[in-house]
Amino acid sequence: MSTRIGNFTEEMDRCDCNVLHTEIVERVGKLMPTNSQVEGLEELFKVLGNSTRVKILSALFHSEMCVCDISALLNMTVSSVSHQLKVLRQARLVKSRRDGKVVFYSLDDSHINGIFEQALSHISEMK
Amino acid sequence: MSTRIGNFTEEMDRCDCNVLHTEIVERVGKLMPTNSQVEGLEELFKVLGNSTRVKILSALFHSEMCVCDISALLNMTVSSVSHQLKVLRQARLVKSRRDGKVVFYSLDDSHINGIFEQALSHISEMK
DNA sequence: TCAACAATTGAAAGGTTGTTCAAATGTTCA
DNA sequence: TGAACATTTGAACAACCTTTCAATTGTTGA
Repeated sequence: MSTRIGNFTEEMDRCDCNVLHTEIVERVGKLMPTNSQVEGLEELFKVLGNSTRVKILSALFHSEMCVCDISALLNMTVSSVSHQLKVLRQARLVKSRRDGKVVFYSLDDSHINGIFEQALSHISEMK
Repeated sequence: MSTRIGNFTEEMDRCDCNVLHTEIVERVGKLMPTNSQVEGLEELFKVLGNSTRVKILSALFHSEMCVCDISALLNMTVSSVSHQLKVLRQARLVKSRRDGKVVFYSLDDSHINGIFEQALSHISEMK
């Protein structure tokens, strides 16, 4: 649906070079994920791209834990862990339940385990 | 192998609360990924956590492309795309070959596709 | 009701990241 | 060899992220 100007579609107008392979660009352009999918992937991977959050998720693979447990395990302050748990909660990767004064966290997603497994395969192949 | 001080192991010493569930913390502690694994996961997900790089990888799923093609497709400057390709190359997610003046990029990893699929499953379930 | 404590929150500081701009590199072809 | 052009690179700036610190909230039990 894009208007053409010579060999260029309007989506190519900020490119500061000659388009070398117009047919490839047009074909691939039709196969690209939607903006919403790209944003979703970016957001999810941003959340996973932090060692504190990786460790928290790795811990919760094995057991529900309270904030205090997690901070003891990771040797970090409760405040810092709580900030990161908020990020994980907002990304719907973990969920919480309160029991008295204590808040327990657990995994809220079945895909993260698989994602971690494939990521670890990639990493071990790079060695 | 950690020394005990009351209910606390030396790894728990920066925690600013009472450890509520020592047995859970100790059990999960033994199951945690190594530091090297955690760093690898963090680094990989950091690289994936950027919409420009997500789009570049999504494009390369379908075809080898030169820098100029990619910048046209994404409507970004060649310089910006080149900087991001360098990040992807250093993470061994893409590889390049030169043909005359033109440098072609392609995927250098078989796991990214699977990781994207599972990530998209997570995203679509959240809606 | 009030003290104790688990957890959350907001603001600030320091570090990291992504893009832009200008300059440099590498290759071709006349 | 030198002009043209695809790509890479370095520096700089703004935006964003993570931790710390101090204050606050929510809950229990005395």
